[in-house]
This record gives sequence, structure tokens and C-alpha cells, in this order.
Amino acid sequence: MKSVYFHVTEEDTKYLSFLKPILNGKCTVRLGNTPLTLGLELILRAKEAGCTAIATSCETTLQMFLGKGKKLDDYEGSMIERHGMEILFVPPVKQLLTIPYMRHLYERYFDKYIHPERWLTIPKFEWELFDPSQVDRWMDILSSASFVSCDIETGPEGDRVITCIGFTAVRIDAASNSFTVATIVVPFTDLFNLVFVSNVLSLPVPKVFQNGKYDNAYLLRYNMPTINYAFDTMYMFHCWYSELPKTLDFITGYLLRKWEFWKDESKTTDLLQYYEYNAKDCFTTAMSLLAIFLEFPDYAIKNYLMEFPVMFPCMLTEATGILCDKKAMADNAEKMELTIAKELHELQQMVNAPGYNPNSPKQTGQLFHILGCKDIKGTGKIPQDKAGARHPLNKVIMKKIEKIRGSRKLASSYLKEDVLWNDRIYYSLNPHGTDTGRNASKESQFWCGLQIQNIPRDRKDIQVKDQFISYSGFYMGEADGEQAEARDTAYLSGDLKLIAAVEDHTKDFHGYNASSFFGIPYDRIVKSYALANGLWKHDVLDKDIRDLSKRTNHGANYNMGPDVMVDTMGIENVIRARTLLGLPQHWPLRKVCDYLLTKYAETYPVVKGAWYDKCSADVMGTGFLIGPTGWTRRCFGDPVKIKHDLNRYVAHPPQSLNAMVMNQAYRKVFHEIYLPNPQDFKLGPQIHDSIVFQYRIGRQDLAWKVKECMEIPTKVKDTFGIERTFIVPVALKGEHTRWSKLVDAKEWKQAA
DNA sequence: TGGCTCTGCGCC
DNA sequence: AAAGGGCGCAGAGCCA
Repeated sequence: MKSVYFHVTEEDTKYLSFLKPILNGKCTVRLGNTPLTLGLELILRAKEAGCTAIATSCETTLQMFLGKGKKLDDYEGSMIERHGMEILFVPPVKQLLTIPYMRHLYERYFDKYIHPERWLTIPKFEWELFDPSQVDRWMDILSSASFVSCDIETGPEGDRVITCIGFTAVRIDAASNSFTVATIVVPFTDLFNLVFVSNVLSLPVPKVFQNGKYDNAYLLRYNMPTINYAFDTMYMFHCWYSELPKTLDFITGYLLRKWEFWKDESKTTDLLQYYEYNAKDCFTTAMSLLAIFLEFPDYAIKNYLMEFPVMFPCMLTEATGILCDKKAMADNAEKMELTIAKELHELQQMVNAPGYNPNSPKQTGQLFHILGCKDIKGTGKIPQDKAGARHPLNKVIMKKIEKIRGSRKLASSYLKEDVLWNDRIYYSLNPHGTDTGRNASKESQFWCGLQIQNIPRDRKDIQVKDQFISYSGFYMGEADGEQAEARDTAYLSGDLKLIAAVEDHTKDFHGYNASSFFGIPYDRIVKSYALANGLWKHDVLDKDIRDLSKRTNHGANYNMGPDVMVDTMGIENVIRARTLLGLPQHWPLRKVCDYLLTKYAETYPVVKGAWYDKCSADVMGTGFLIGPTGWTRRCFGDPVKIKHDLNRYVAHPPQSLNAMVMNQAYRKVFHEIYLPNPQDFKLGPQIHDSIVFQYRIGRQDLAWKVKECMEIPTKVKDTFGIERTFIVPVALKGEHTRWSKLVDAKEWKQAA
């Protein structure tokens, strides 16, 4: 059995009991935690203790070998060799307690010593700088490779240029069960070089990138599309372990036995080192892909076939962006500036502090203190609600703070002209962004634009979506799945009452809920009547109680506790609910919310009963949650012991199922509408339940087709094994040039 | 000055 | 003691 000297920190010693179940019987561990002065000391101690390998979770020790400023969390999983001894860097032992997947990582990292033979043996890292006289030799190497990994480096932010690209050619020889590797870096300094790069990318050889949507966005600017971009290590790793990090350095530490963190080398000013850094990125991407091939489980392949193709419509829509009405933006900005100036002045006078900044948590905390609310922690919306409830004067102040913060948030996040490029708002959409398979969004890779999934929805005083307009000759459209997650929850759980509620077209879902939860006749909450065309219209009579049931439904769905519900509803709303429902006036607010949640549980008993139990049992029993589409999440958390883990695992199935169906829809819209009609259709972002798009004026048919593409029949087996097929209905809007002004399709005039 | 963490808050 | 899911970004404040 391998004998490992494990050097830990003083802090780590408190958590050593967590190590035992992980390493017992697999390797002999000799522990040490006395401080060192020299790296060599560690080697000697290890040898004295009869160990043949070293592991350490100590950052100071790391720095002793690799220099000041080096960070342990960068080097986790890295292995170096000194004086003939291997040294492995592992995360702080405490994280076995605080990070759900850490046990898995510890097992993985120590396996580098326990079963070294199981790990991919990688060749020595070598690379060449592009030399025009070697073009033919390199074209031979690259074109005969089994796959080529590619990675670009980009210049300073605003330039939006590529500085160089690296290629690693891997040729697998199945007969001898071996492979050869060759890496080249091509600087983007000469047209000749660019032609070579373009030729390489045009080769039919499969390409692999690490998050290649970024690289390809830049390559497309140079008119260098990649042919056969088939693999992506970031997507593959996400499909394998959606809960784990997926940066290249992490993946490398996870997959390659002996490799040293190199990501800090990108900051070099030495050009040759810079190219070498690029070469390392390529080399590690290629080696990581090989390592993934060795272990990639069937479920991950299945996930990859669902997830990776979504990258292509995302790449298209990222390059399209949305046109911005600069005047509308400037008007909105001015409106906010005026509000801020006025409110800030009044607030500062009110609290008699001319320099007071309500956005400062520190200063606002001091204000809370002065107002006699020193027991309230935080200064956000919920703490403000609490402080405001204590005194009418507090409330006036809190309202002002809230208003200023809200206006500033809008102004600073969404109303700045400098996010524009080509008068457009660009964004990026990342299919590998979340644990559930939903897309995440952030600003464009071209250092501009916005996160597109959190644009404020229109309010009475301001409409940010006024700024988003269609291209000349086009209308905007948006198609939105209706109560998608509620439907998914209904069919996944198999709660018959919930299924009936979401499927009853003759009633408004939240109105129906309000009636069931609170025992109020439905027709006192919503008036529903049939239209001539067989559709139903629902006029809300009692908005308050309907909103209440919306909150209850939403909170209860995610396993919210009564205290948090008081916070999110707000004190006033809970008091109103107490009155509205005729509950005893002496009931504390917590009890009111408890009552609301109980009503949900009584109305839909399967959801919080058998369904939650099944989610939990699946995770405990198999470590997997498998959705109806086959999408599989490897789960490292413990839903029995840790409530947060239970919450995320019961939230996963509906959120994930919805994401999967929406991703299928996005792909369908791309293939069936955009590709045949590129002149008449523009693909916009997918925003969780909805798809935004533009269609040429007069092509209403294309807008209707989006709705069709999204209404995908989904077959679901419920908690009890009963199978049903259902469709999430899609509401269509369009026929306007402004995102804020889209018209419900039910009100469209028929196209001529 | 730049880099980092924390707090707060926008959306579904 | 208390425990709502999933994201990303701006500003404040602190440190080097």
C-alpha cells in the first residue's frame, strides 16, 4: 500500500476525522502539521516517516516550493516533483465539511497515488512556434490527426482581436493503443499565418475547444469558421458533473495525474512565454479530451448530445445582438438621474447627513443603528422592510433608500450607452452555465453588452425594454411558455389535483389556487368566460388574494420555510393576508405564513410528500437525478442531512425538465425557422421560459411557427410510475418594433 | 491603482 | 439557530 505523507495546516487538524472514511484501507497516511522553514524539510520528513509520496493542503508550503503569491485554490489537484518525490496539492481539509463534492475530489486526487496506473500517461509537453517553411509538414500532421485541439488568445479588451492561436494534433493509433501529440502556436501577425490558420480550421478533422463559443465568436470576425467543431471539454465536463467547476485548470487537475497549474503565466510580458502559455492551453485541452474519452459515462454522452448542439443557436444569437434605441436609453437615464438627485437630496436632509450614501451597506447600517434597529442585520430590502415596520418615520426613510437604490441599480446596470457596440446590445448565452441545464447569460465576450436574462420588466414609471428595438423591416416577437414549471411539477409529481389545476383552461391557475388554498369561491376571485373562438378569458376581480396565492405557490414549490416567507412577502402583505383570510388578529406573522404553506401542502399533498421523498431517495440511493428527457445530474449533496441540498434537489427536476424542453425548442427554431429563412428571421435570446426573436414585417407565419416549435409534447413518468404526455402552451406576442410594446397574438389582425 | 470579497438586487 | 431554487453584475470597502 502506498504511503503518503500528508502535510496539513493547524486549522486542518480539527477536521481530520473526515479523512478516515475516504483514505482508510486505500493508502497509509502519515500526518504532519508542524510548520516548515524550507521545502527540503518536507521531503526529509516524508522520507523519515517512510513515505514515498507527499500531499499537502498548506498554502505556505506550496509557496515554499513555487514562490510567494501562489494560491492553493489554483493548485488544487496539481502535482509537482522535487528531489525525486511527488508532491500533490489538495484543498483545505475543512472543505470536506463545507463543499458537497469535496469528498469526491479528495478521493479523486488521492487516487493519483492509490491507482497511478489508472491515469492517462501524458507525454512531455513540447511545442513549436509557427515557421512558414514548415507549413507543409504541419498541414500533414494536422490533417492526419484523430482530433485537433484549438485555443486562441485575445488582445486588450477594446481591440477585439486575436493575438495567436494554438493547435494540438493528437493522433491515436488504436493498434498499438498509443498516441502522438504535436503542438504549434501561430501568431496573428501576418496574412500568411492567417491563411494557414484558416486552412487548418477548414480541415474535416474533428476539433476540440475549451468553451469554444468564445474562440469561434472571434474567429468568425476573421471569417474563419471552424469545420467539425465536435468536442468541447467544458461542455463535456459539465455534462458529466454539472455541480463541479469546469474551468480548464480545474478540469486538468481532475483528469491529468501530473500537471502543474499554469494559468498565471498568461500575464507575462515576454512574447515567447505568452505563446508557450497558449500552447499549454491547447495541450491540456487535448490531453483532457483523451482523459474524458477514457472515462466518459453513457449518461454524460447522452447529456452532451442534448447540450452541445444548443451552443450553435447561442453562437448565432450572440453575434446578432439587439438594436438599441439610444434616445430611449438616454431619456430613461435622464429620468433616473433626476429621480436620484431629488430623492438623495431629500434623504440627506431628512437624516441630516449631507454626505450620506444610501448604497453603502456600512453607512446604512449606521443609520439603522441610529434609528434604533441595531439588531437587524443587513441593509437590503428585507431589513429595510423590518426597520420600516417599526416606526412611521423609519418607513419614510426606508422608502427613500429603496427608491434611490432601485433607480441607481437601473441606471448603472442597464442605462449606460458605453455598453453598446455597433448601436447594439450584445450578450452571451451559456448552455453549460447552470447545474440544472438551464442556460446562463452574461455580457458579450466582446467586452460590451448586457446579461440579457435579467433586463428589468416594464414598470409604470420606467420601461427599460423600450430601448430594445427590431432591425429595419422587422418586428420583434416573444413566445413564452405558460406556467411551465408549475406544469412540470404537476406531471413529475403526479399530483392529480395539481394536474387538474394546470390543465383547466376554463379557470385561471392562480385564481383557482387562491380558491383552493383559502376556501373562497372561485368566482369571487376571477371571472372567467368563454370567447366565441373556444378560448377562455379571465378577468381578475380580487388581485390581492390572487397575488397571495401566487407567492404561496412559488414559495411552497421551492420548499420555503415560514420565516423566509414572511421576509419575501413583506410585513404589510402578511398583515393584509391575515385580515383578508379572517385569521385571528393575534396570530404572529410567522404563523400566518405557516398557515399559508400548510394550505398548499393540503391542497397538493403529493408534491411535498411522495414527490419530495422520491427526489431525496433517488439522490441518496443512486447519486443521480434522471429527468424524463434523459438529462442526468450527478448529485454530491445530502438531501437528508442538509436542507439546502434537499431544496436544490427538489427544485432540480421541474427546472431542469423545463430547460431541456426549452433547449429542444431553441434548436428547433434555429433549424426549422432560421436556417431556411435567414433573410426573414432573426434569432434572439432564450430567457428561460421564453424565446425572443424578430421576423420580417408581414411574415407573421414565422412568428406562429416559433410557438409551434416550442409546444413540444413531453412524456413524463410520475412518482408512482404512471406515464402521461403533456404540452406547455405557449403565449405569443409580436407585431411591434419595441420589446416593451409587443401585442398579444390573440389581438393580431390577420395578415393579408 | 488594481484586485479581491461582500452586499445587494435585476430576472425566471 | 435557521434553513426558497437557478443565475451575473455594480458598487462599497479593504488590502497591497
